[in-house]
Amino acid sequence: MPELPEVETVKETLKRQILNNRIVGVKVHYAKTIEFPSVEEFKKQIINQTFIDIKRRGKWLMFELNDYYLLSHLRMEGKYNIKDIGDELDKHEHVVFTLDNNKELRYKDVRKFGKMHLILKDDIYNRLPLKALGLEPNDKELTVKYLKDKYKNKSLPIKTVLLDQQIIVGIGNIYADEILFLSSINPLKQSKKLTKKELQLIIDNTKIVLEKAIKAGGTTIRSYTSSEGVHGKFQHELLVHGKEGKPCPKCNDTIVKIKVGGRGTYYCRKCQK
DNA sequence: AGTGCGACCCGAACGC
DNA sequence: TGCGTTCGGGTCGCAC
Repeated sequence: MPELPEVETVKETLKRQILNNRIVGVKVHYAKTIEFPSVEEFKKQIINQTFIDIKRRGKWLMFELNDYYLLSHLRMEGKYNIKDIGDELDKHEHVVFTLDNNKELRYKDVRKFGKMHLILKDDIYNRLPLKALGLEPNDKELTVKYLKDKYKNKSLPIKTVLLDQQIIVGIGNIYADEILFLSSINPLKQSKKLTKKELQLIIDNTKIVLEKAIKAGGTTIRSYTSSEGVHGKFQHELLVHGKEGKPCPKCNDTIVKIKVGGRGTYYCRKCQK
């Protein structure tokens, strides 16, 4: 699943492939991928824009163009591939950008959950979806005080709240389990009941887990690869996620799987009380 | 405001 | 073997 580390990998890969190329054509084969503006406006506005840079904010890819940012959220299975003009269209390729070098940048998404926005550069941080995002894991403002304040009215389980992109961005279901295991915190513990010590552990381990995952190129489970032929390696370093019935790496007790906020959650009952 | 849950999708995994 | 059913993943919108 593309979470922050996967998006980082895609960003770096695409930077080597499309920077300084101009968009000379665009085809939208699945209209709902384009969330804003209308498909017609989207096509009209993006034509003749050049890829100047690619950035990332949370799980959003930010393609910097001359006048706009093209925001792209891959959700679970979105990927980008470079193909030649004329290559047969894959059934799951929903948006195709034709470039001025006879190549095409194609957005492929089996689940069709991914979304794109095209927003004027001046507005980008004052508008949804970026406006609502919380702190990056490596932001200096991510402190115990910050989390204490954000969590004070939350009786939801910490596992659920770690997935809330309005507080910290980039944590998905896999990494939330890993962060809580390393912090020895029960995923069901109410967020507002966390001690300062526990909040500090969450902050430290969030940074550690995401950084390690970025270095490994993300996590490839199920069918996900960041782009054709690119596989992350972090799945080999997972300690609890997906390890139901396997021994805990710390205490050898059996890892269990439960549902928290509707999400599959793996943890060690002995280490995470 | 906080919380809970269905909807969005469809391939893979599962059950019979 | 084949076929029907369930699951999962991130986010949003809606009801309470």
